[in-house]
Amino acid sequence: MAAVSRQTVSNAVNSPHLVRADTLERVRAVIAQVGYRPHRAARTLRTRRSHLLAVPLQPPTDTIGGSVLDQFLHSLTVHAQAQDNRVLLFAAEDDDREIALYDELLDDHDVDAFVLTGTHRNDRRTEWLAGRGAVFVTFGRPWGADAHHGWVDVDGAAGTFAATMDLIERGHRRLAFLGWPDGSGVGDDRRFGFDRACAQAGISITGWRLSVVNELAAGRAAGAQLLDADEPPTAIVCVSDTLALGVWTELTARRLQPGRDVAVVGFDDTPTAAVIGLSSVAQPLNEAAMACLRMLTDVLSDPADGPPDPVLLEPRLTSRASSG
Amino acid sequence: MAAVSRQTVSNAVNSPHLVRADTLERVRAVIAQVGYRPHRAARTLRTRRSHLLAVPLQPPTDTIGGSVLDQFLHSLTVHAQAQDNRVLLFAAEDDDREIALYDELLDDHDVDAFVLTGTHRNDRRTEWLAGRGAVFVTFGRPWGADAHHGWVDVDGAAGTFAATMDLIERGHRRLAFLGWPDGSGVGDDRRFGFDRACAQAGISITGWRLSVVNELAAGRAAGAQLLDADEPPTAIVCVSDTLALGVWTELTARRLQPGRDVAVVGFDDTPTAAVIGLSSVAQPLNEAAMACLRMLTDVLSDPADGPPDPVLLEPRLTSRASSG
DNA sequence: GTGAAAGCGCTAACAT
DNA sequence: ATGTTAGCGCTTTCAC
Repeated sequence: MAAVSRQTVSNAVNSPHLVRADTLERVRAVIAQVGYRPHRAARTLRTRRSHLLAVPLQPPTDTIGGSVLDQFLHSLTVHAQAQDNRVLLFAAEDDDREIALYDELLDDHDVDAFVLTGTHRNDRRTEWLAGRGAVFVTFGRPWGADAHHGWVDVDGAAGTFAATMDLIERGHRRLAFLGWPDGSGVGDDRRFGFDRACAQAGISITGWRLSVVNELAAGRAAGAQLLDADEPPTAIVCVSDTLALGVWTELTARRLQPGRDVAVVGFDDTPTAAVIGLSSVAQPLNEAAMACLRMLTDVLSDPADGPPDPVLLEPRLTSRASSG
Repeated sequence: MAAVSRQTVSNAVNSPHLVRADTLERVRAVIAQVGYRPHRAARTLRTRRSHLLAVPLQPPTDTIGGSVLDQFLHSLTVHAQAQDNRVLLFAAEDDDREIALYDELLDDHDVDAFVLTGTHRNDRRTEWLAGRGAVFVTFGRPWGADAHHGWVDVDGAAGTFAATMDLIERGHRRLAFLGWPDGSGVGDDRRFGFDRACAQAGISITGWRLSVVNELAAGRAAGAQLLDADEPPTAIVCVSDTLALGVWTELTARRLQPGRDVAVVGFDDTPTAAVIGLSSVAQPLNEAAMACLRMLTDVLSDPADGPPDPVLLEPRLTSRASSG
């Protein structure tokens, strides 16, 4: 026994500076010896802090890009754990139901903060959370509206810029971009990087910018269309691995070899890309998760400050056989 | 106000049968009106039940099969939520560290139960949990040892049996199986279904059973080896979508069309398979998640009973272009 | 069937 | 710097 009051133990754990050094040491020794660990529910009840981070799980999509959030979530879990926080999952079918869950999570579980993914235009979720005064970060920019909250995102334009520049340096001059229809935020951003690289290199891109939905078949059809043009492109930058895989499929069907005959680059660096040798732009998901956590820690420790500065991370081009 | 004691409210919520009907109705009306919801930490502190399910997150792999656990986790979250339970994530680098976390989760968070995935031979985790008397289920059989716990799994052999039979019915007689090296449990099980189907149809498989690691390049090389045989197979059943994709790659490189020239079937029905038109065996992940939850509910409500009966679910063959 | 008392394990506030 | 008191919100137990 350390022969001290319960309170001194609490102080030793939570506010070591209040305890004299030798007492602290003695208490810590006993804590280690008996393996004492404070009970979370009791602590939460008293402090209104649960050390829980709530994360909404997106419904799994049937595209190959699903693994992106998977990696982010894993990283978030690992690093939250290292700070004595845990990740609590929830799932909602639409924004309204998700908001109802926020309310419940906040009231019942005393959840400390939220990490949202998949932000979109006119996202009512962020509005609601901000209005309620909840602590949260989004992985993804607040497209459209001004940010009244902290966010972390990956600079998609920088990614496609790097990919396009790489192709130009490899000698390509007839470049195409295969993107998503206008208005998707992420898609517009990525196209912008391509445009900027071409402009900088003085390359015209008339007629070589196609927009299709994010499905392999659509990518394949678009690839066919590009290849059938009078002066077909020698390199195709794609907004996603799914579309790149579509182009890939069309190339191999025509007995053309990706990389040797026509260069293809995707985006997201999914396992599929790695597996088939498709060059792709990789998001730094570990860094993104850590930036989210750092931001939350800052806000939680100093709630008075305004929204924290956003963090925009640079993606990294992974060159594989399909770059030529 | 309902003008009743705090206790009556508690009873109305937790033990409605103790409260007279009209009182119950009155209390419920007020609860709905003021939006009262009990505070979880307080309840947990009193009852030692957190309504939390802890799930270890596997590190993301670089194979296309990662989405399988993703879907399972989503389903688990959705259905747990419907029963007023939540999913708490954690991550560990190895079994020993994972066990240390169990201990912490049990003591500090009063976690009600665990759902483990990725069971393997001599899994110390299940031993430890059983020894500690914790409630848990595994998604995955207890390979090797006898089961002293509830488990849910998918009948891999039935999946490859169905896939093989389907090919036989389509007229194939020269069938090959591309599997993993012996001893992996899951892999052995899936190979067994192929063997059984061939035996049942009186088909010899000498020389057409290859085992390689789960990588695209390995699958491709194995595919090449099979195609170069004196009498090459007309159909190849693969233990995974990754290996099937390897075979696919080799086929298209040889200007052979999967399905028309040689049939290929994978396992796990990953998004990649759907996207490229690869036939594959799909695990019923929704059912698996629900079975896990049902099992846990049973054990939690009646801890006295022995381990519950295991559940073995039938997978479903999804035929696409690659079946011919 | 309903109410009152006690206490789960912890920490904020205050007293020493 | 340490100890004491009170109370977070709930439910188990017991009295009525």
